[in-house]
Amino acid sequence: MSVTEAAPRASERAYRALRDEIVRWELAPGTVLAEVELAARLGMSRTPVREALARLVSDGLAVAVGGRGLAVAPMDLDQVRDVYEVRQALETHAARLAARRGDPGVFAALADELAATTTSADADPGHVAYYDLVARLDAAVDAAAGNPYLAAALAPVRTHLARIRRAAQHDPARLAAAAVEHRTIAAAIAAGDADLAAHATHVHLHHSLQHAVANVARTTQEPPA
Amino acid sequence: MSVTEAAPRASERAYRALRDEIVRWELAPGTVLAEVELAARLGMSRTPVREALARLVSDGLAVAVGGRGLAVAPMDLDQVRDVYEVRQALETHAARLAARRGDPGVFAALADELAATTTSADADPGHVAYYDLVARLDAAVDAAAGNPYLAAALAPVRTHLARIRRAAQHDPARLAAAAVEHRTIAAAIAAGDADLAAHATHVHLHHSLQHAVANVARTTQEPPA
DNA sequence: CCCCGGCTCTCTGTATGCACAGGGCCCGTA
DNA sequence: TACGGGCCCTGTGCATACAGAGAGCCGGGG
Repeated sequence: MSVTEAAPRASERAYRALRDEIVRWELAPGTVLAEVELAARLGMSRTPVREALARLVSDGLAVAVGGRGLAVAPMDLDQVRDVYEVRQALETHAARLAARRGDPGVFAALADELAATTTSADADPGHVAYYDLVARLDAAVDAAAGNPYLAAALAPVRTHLARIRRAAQHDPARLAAAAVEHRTIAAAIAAGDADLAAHATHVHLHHSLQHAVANVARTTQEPPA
Repeated sequence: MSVTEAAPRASERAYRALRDEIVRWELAPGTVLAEVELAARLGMSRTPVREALARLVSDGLAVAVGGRGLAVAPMDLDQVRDVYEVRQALETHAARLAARRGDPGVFAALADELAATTTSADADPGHVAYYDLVARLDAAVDAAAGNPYLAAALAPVRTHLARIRRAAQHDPARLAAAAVEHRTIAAAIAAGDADLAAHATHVHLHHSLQHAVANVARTTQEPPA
């Protein structure tokens, strides 16, 4: 009955574990990814680890270093800008499609939730509830777009974004503004206004990128405090 | 000295071989991809074949069937439309970036070549010269955009497109029109007109999709003649 | 003291072996 | 004859074994 399939395959577990560790900066950019070490740490053989590493490379989360050996992909401002460019191209399009094809009720409900949610650090230190809500909006957009190729192209971009987000500081002012932007997007989709949904997404990504660039600049190697 | 690195790794050879066979319809949609059989046919062990199959799955060229076993991804009209949607989102954006960042000389030269090329079936039965020219334009756009994430997202889409193209008929009228459309795109990028480049790309993809839909409809399972 | 050459040693890439699970087929029964 | 159950067998997923290549290191020579 679980929504996400169990899929207890070792290679899948390895992929998710490594991806999450990279996103959480537990594996910092530049960290070498040695197969034997990872296999030992994850309690499996090299074979599924190799498969997981291949997926990380295709996601752009791991890069070949020196022709031999892999490392966690570095993070610099150019890379952040590039990721946001692709994200803008795909998400504005997805927002358009969702506005045309989505169920208005779903997005109206999400807009209401976004209006009611709090972004204060006191109530929710990690902002898990807020980010979960945003993730649900993303998922609803993907589902409404109904395009598996779009979702597949967006998935690695979203993973990169999650890593970038950890480097940027979650200051309350930005979070409150982002909540309003997300609410605007959800409302536009609910209203079936494709242009507005696309433009609101563009605006949101612009502000998000500005904030990320300003904050990532000083923390390209070490995780946030 | 080769432009494309040799990389004689078996897994890479397997990936390219299978991908090309799928694109050429030598492996028709629905064909089961058994590891042992492929390993024997390609003259290697199952290990690199497994790696190649994993990449094909992540590209969307192979799909799991029945929980166990893989098959060449099927092709239907909805899928073609979905691929073109993603292609439109990414390529219009890439064209914009190329117009802003690209070297005008490169694209002016490509526009001239596109103006001079012939699309007659008599001179070039497989239209290899023409498609090679288009591929060079795509590569130039990717290079000018200078965004590895964009290029990575576009690569599997372009592979799908190549397979779709085989199902559509190459009638001379469409090819001549496409050549003009491509020339317009190249000229717009050379002129640094981002809007025009994006819109010309949109128009081209619209016509290309219309043509593909009209022709793929009757050949979803068998390769073209 | 610095530089170069060879050696070793680790790490990747590939091959092979093993176990489990799912599906198909055959046989028995109603 | 049609249906159900159980067995076999193929095929995947994982583990392990093997070979080659590149990097680092140590020693010798200038």
